Amino acid sequence: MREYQPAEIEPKWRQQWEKQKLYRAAEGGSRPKYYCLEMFPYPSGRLHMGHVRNYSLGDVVARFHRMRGYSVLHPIGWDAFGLPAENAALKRGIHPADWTWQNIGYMREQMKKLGLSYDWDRELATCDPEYYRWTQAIFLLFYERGLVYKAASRVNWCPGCHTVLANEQVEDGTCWRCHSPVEQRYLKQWFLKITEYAEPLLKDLERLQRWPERVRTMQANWIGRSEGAEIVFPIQGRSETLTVFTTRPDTLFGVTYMVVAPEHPLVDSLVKGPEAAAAVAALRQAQVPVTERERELAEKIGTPTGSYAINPANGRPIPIWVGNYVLMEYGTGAVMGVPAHDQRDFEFARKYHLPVEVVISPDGRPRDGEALSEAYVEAGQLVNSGPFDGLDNEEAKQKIVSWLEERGQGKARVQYRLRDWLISRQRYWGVPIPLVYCDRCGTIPVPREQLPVLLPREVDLQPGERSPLARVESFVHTTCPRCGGPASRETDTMDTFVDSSWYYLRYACSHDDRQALDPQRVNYWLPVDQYIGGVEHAILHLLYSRFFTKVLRDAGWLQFDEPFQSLFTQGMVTLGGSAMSKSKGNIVDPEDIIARYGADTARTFVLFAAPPDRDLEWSEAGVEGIYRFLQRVWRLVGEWTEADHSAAGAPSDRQLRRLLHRTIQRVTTDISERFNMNTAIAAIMELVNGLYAYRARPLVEQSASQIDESLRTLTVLLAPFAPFMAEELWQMLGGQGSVHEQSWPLVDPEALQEDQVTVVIQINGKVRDRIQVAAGLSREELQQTALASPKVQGVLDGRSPRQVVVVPNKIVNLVI
RNA sequence: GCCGAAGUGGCGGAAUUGGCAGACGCGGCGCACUCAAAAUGCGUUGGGGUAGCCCCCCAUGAGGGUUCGAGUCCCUCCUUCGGCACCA
Repeated sequence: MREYQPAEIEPKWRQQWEKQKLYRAAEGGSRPKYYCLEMFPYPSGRLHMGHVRNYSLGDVVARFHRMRGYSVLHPIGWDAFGLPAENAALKRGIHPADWTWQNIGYMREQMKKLGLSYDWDRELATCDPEYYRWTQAIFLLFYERGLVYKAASRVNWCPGCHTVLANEQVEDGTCWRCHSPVEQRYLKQWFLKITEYAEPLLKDLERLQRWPERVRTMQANWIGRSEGAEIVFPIQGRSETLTVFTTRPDTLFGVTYMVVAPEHPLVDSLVKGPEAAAAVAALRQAQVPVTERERELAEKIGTPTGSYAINPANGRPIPIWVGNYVLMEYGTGAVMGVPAHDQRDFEFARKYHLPVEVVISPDGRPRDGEALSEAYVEAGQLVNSGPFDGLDNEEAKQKIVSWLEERGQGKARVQYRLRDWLISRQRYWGVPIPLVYCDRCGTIPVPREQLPVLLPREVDLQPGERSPLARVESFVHTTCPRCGGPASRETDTMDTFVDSSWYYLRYACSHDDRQALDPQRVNYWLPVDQYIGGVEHAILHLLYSRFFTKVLRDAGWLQFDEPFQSLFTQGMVTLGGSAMSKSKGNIVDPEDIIARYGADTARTFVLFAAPPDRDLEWSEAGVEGIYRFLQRVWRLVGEWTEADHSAAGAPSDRQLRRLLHRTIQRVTTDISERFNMNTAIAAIMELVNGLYAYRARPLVEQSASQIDESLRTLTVLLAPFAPFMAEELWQMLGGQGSVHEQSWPLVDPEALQEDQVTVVIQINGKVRDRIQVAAGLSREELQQTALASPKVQGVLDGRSPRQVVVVPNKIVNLVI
């Protein structure tokens, strides 16, 4: 018999499938569509085990659905812009474009080796002008719809990457990519108004029932909706007012001071006298922290401005302070201080000897604020609150807000934690922002017919004061699209998360050169039925993509507003307990595994070793185990097809048939309902074990036709996991066409029927006996049989049970 | 601190609706094949008692509860991981 030689059969079938375009996705036809997508990779150089796991999972889903009769779209592409290309350029003197395209070439080859069933005709790369041209067009659409603006604000600056970062890209005060401590700078940058979609982005999470709870919670936390009120405080002796946002309007009568952020525009005019001015200057100097992390750890300090505001509720003057803990970016940059009912305010008040006034009490009786040891933040009744005394505090929130509204001193407001998305990057290898600055006409968008604004190839990538593109004269100098006069281009490029916010749409029409999206094809394939990727994108990519989809829907480009129906987040691949990484030196290269065991083993192992949502610890012994299993399948089929089995004329065996159909059932539900590829493979292993046991019988007791049928079904079940071997075995078994074009086997319910069942007999919940009985015995019959058991008789010792619980076909529990 | 997930043999993990805990694989042990080994096939493998194939006890992070019956449901606690964390 031929040996199992993956190195021979894998390249052979790969070529065959490519030639036949076996995995091309076709629109129309009678088959229902199914869009299976894995997050596209950054072309870093080579695939790592995380990729292998992600793409093997997706490939099983795609192949399974094809066999179940769906027309499947399963595309791949490259998230090809980004900083590593520039770093490689600096380090090795290779152009970012060349480096990127070389990597793509290598990784594409690796994917093909893995036997991933992509429709390669739809491949795309975000750094391709044919792609980013449309990224620019979508940017212009956002611009026209008023969703793009430039603003000066305090931004996150990564000194390692020499660029600004979006809020979402700061992790624990460090850069998400290089983990340098993020600094705060004050710069003018381009933003996308994602906050305008905060409400639908939050609300529609409810509809994403097939997303992991965890991811929905993370997004909801990130958006951070809070209901409250804006309250206007007059400033004593001046015409300006100070507006605060609060979630506790019910505590308005307990406000004893105000605090504004150090950067608040009114601070300078509020400061009274040289002493206060010096104190405020000192506070700003000492306490505007450089990094985000320092800012979080900083002690709460403040200093009075010398000015007073008027509490609109009771007309009392209250001091206005400047405090380092008030954020200019959230709410209005000013807060009201209610020390009796907010722990932070309480600590601040105690530190600076500010009065504490109780306005909410659990029993409705007034208390002495000075006697409190901590803030009272629970519910209660209002006290010392004029006309609102005695009200329940939740009710008082509404009443006080309406009261303020009537008097023009405030209004109800919803505040979000979510900030607008900063998309400017001071880097070269990204999509140029298609805007020009004209002295006469101002900021002008590049007309669509002039797109793409191409990245110049010749560029100096050395980090410097100005970004690389700003130093390319021929790029910067241009003419104004409106007046034709001299103008200069925007030299920032876009955050690469912009590129990846719409790529899943483009797959529907990857090479359409007339439009970004062909409405007919996009609305046919989308939304994505199953999206698979790492949980590290729970906020960033998935939130941005949802935002883009909603905007494009509002613009009439799409007929749906959520891009991903079902999301699956896979676990990490670890070695020695931690994620594989170059810096830790704990890498297993998929290339080595394929070379040694073949792609089928690599795929099947990563799917078998752990449930897909959990972390997977790499195990060389486990890989060997899978390799042995595949060889075991190979021998089973090989020995059968080569042996003379004309004597195997026994009738079909009911037990083997039941095993076969139970396996079909388990594999089917494990893939489609539970996503548990590990148990699907375990079920196939059990079938193989059963077939070996059957084959150990004398030949005359075997049924040739049943073995033949079983082996064919086994091969089909194995096809999504080990596509190369399955194809080879299918051919050995004399199957017609490709195994990957076969229909998924159906379960015969009749075959599943058991005629004998094991019923467990328990006494007081402990197993005392097991009996074999005919399936479907009635409760009474079961009870009689159980009582007749000699072991039961022994334990009962003449007593009769107080109670008998019977679950037909399963259990009899006697209670004594 | 707040929110969420997880904790099962020597190891990775099964147990789908509350009904035989440990499927499947790894590792270990044994047998067959072999001159021998490897490979392969078959058997065995939670702990303890007793002793060798029959029986008993214990066992799903800890403790309590609900139930005829709990890995699964409820409460308290411990540990690990993830998210959020001056958000007014």
